[in-house]
Amino acid sequence: MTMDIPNPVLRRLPLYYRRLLAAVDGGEEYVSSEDLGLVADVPSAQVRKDLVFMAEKGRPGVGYNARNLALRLEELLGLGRLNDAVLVGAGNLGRALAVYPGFIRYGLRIVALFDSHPKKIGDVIGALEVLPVERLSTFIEQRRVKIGIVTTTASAAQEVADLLVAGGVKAIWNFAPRRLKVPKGVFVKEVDLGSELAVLLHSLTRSGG
Amino acid sequence: MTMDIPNPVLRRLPLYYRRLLAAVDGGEEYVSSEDLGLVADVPSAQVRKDLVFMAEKGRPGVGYNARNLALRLEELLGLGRLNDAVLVGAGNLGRALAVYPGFIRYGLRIVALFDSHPKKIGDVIGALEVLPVERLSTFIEQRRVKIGIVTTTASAAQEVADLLVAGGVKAIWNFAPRRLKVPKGVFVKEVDLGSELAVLLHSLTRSGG
DNA sequence: TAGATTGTTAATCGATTAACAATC
DNA sequence: TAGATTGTTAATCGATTAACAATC
Repeated sequence: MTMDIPNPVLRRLPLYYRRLLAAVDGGEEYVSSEDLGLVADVPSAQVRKDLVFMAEKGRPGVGYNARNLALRLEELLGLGRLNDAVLVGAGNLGRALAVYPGFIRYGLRIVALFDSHPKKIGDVIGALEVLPVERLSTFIEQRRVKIGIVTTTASAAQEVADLLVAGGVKAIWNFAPRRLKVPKGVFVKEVDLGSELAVLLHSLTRSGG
Repeated sequence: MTMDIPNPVLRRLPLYYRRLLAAVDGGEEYVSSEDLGLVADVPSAQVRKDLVFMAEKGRPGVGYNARNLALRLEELLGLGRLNDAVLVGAGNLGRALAVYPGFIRYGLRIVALFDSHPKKIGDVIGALEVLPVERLSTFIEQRRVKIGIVTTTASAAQEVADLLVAGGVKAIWNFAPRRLKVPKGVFVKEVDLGSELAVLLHSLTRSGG
């Protein structure tokens, strides 16, 4: 039923959403595709195409109703209900993500932390205690958790992914520098800081750094 | 002189690089484009196209010399020398990135931390003390720092970016949920966790979550 | 009405994939 | 030689941009 939305579009929608919230806050009733394009660095035509996926129509000569379009986006992006996630790997990055306040706003709630290192078990991070990774599969099965966040070392990542999949997780957000192998039907979103950094550093070598 | 490399290619190169290091470690002398493709989820033809940008040629029937290709990638990605960066915003994410050991490996060294919050000034994170943001511009000017990492709140991000640009920074890695406006000649790499998350959550609503 | 902005079609751009002769 | 894998060309795919009649 839900139309299939291309990834590039999906990634722009939260940017539009933020702009719309600001508009509502600022008392602007309508926002144009031109304005929305500014926050995503795309021309207005791209914005209008992106919004074809939305039920909300714009008004020619006026723009899009900020409040209504924001509500539609909340629906589509699933920001209404909180999606539970577990995080595995209570290192520095894991701790940072565990207490990151932004996630709640985007519909993600981390409900448990796991680590394999005995020294870390029992640590309290934010409101959560670090649990032993042995309890991972049982936990996500019982709580029907569908999202796993991997912030382990590269060497532990695949093993953890297997445990997540075994427990029934359907989407994995992988911050470890290693591609994960998962069965079909499980989605993996890789965030590879090394790849991002490569783009950044290369920009320097070209512009006379 | 350096050929202009498309971003998608640039992002795959670190993945190939990691695979090559593993090969060298494991005593494999040659690696095929097929093998390299596995780590980046692309067919072998894509890998061979990507490697056109490299000086290193493969041997038909054999593959690429792992050690040599790794060296070429180090050159191209600038992993040999360390690129100095400052980080602004000593919140949770900032602290995590400040002590993240992976950066050194990819050629990035964070040489100073800044924050505007008086309570945080003087905190020691890793080996670095948090400095007042008032000293940011002078610092990067004197040290000729070309890279800035922004992990502030959305509301402070643009102001910080302006300071970075004023001090002479040429590349900004932005983790704040707001697009930055910078003059031409300054490169911004946005890492928007909200956008990433949108893709992840949408995968769930489609596959029967 | 006049001015602004939409929704949509057509044109452009760039990246990915397939195929295969050349080469080790 | 036979088998494997390269470098490269051609075909495909998908996303972006431009243009404009329709609409408020």
